[in-house]
Amino acid sequence: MLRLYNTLSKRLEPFTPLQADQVSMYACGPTVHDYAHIGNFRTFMFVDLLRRYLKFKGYKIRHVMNITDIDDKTIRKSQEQGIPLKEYTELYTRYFLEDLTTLGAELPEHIVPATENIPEMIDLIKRLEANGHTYVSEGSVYYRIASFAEYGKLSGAKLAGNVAGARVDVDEYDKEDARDFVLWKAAKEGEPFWETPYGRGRPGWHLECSAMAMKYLGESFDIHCGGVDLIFPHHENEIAQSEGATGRQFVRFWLHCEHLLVEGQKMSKSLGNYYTLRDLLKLGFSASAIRLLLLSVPYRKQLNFTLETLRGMETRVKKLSDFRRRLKGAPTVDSADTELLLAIAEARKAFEDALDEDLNTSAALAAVADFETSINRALAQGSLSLECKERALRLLSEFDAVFGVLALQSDETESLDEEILRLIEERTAAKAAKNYARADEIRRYLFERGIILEDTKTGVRWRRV
RNA sequence: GGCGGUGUAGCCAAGUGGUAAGGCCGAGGUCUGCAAAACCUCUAUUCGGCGGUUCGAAUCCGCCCGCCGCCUCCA
Repeated sequence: MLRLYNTLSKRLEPFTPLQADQVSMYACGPTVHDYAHIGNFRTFMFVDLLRRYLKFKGYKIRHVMNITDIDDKTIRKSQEQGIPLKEYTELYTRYFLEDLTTLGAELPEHIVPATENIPEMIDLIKRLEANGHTYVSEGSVYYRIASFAEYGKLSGAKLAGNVAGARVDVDEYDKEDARDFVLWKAAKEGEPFWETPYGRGRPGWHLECSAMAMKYLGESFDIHCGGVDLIFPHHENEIAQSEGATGRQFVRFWLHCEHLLVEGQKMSKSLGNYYTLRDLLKLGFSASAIRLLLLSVPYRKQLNFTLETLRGMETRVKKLSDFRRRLKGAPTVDSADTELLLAIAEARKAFEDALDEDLNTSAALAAVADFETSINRALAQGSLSLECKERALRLLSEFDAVFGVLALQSDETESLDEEILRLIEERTAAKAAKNYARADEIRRYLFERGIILEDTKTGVRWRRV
């Protein structure tokens, strides 16, 4: 039974979807003003793991992600660079989706830019207006949070006014209450705008998620996730907008991913610890190691990202990949091995139990490692039965259906060129003739060309460095 | 000022009352002509500090110290 921590109830709750076999989920996507950084990708990898695990549990998924392509940053940066807004945001949307794909994320069923759903947003404002939740000030439409009794139920934010010490948004003098938020922003000179019954303007940030989530998933749906920083005010405001319009529960499970730190510090450009995916790839790290690192710590814990750990993950991925290769090519014996069959079954149970408990990926990966050792032991003894081999391969692919790490590694069915094949044969012959000097010379030569030879009981094997 | 999280070996970390998972690094060994890979063994008497509760605490309580976050755009 899968249990998930619901920010709304602040408790672990057994997860069941509204529809027996299908999960509806919405995940807040990026604001496409720049390349996303690895902190962003931690959250997106968490969402990917969630959807993959829900599939593992047998559910079909209907998953929506928004693309915020109209806001202060996208407008400002596109203007600074003299590029039309749409062109600018389409470029960074493309980069973002490329990065997601590089990291092996399954793409959501619906990826929707905010600007393609303006009519839905206007309709939502109309419903809120009809229910008395809005007011107009200086050409903008605001949400009056005092009109929504349950405001604060997600974040625990109190309705009381500003507390001494809190930073105050000096720009918002035109609101009735400092915490009211804008639904529709009156157009400023030189900014993109839409013609609406509320005048020329553009949508407030929070509006798009409510409008688009309900458009694609209905007024009530199962899961909404994002980073912890979105709990307040973004998700709190989404609840106010959605439930204020429909009178129904908007989201059943709110899931929030903790932030990642780099070398124990908050990632920031001034500290020089700010990495995009592309920065790390340029440093020579693989997408699979980055993905594994981002998934290696349970999503509700802060993850301390270090390059040392990433190097370790690189080794880990190589070992796993090599393990798969050896397992696939392993010869089998006739005898049954009930003990190993039991170990395989236990590994699968440990894996599922770990993920059932609010997606404890650390514990799940420990189960994978234990499984790997059990099989390697049998492999080393040459005592793997056909049944064990088949079950082990099946389990390995189940593990990877969730973690998606090996899927990013080539299965290396590539072939070598003839000269190298000839050299390998020559070395085998030299070795048989006990001409070790020549054999080692060839091995060194191939190593310098990135090919490692391994002598095994069943003959020589090669692999890339 | 309000609210919240967290501190476990060189590094990343699981573990929320029953006597410290796992990974990476490191040391030794087995196998090998030598390697590589794999396997085996070792690597925190101890969980930020000090008190307390308990038969028993990394796990509960109190105080102190450190780090991170939300209250403003933010994954």
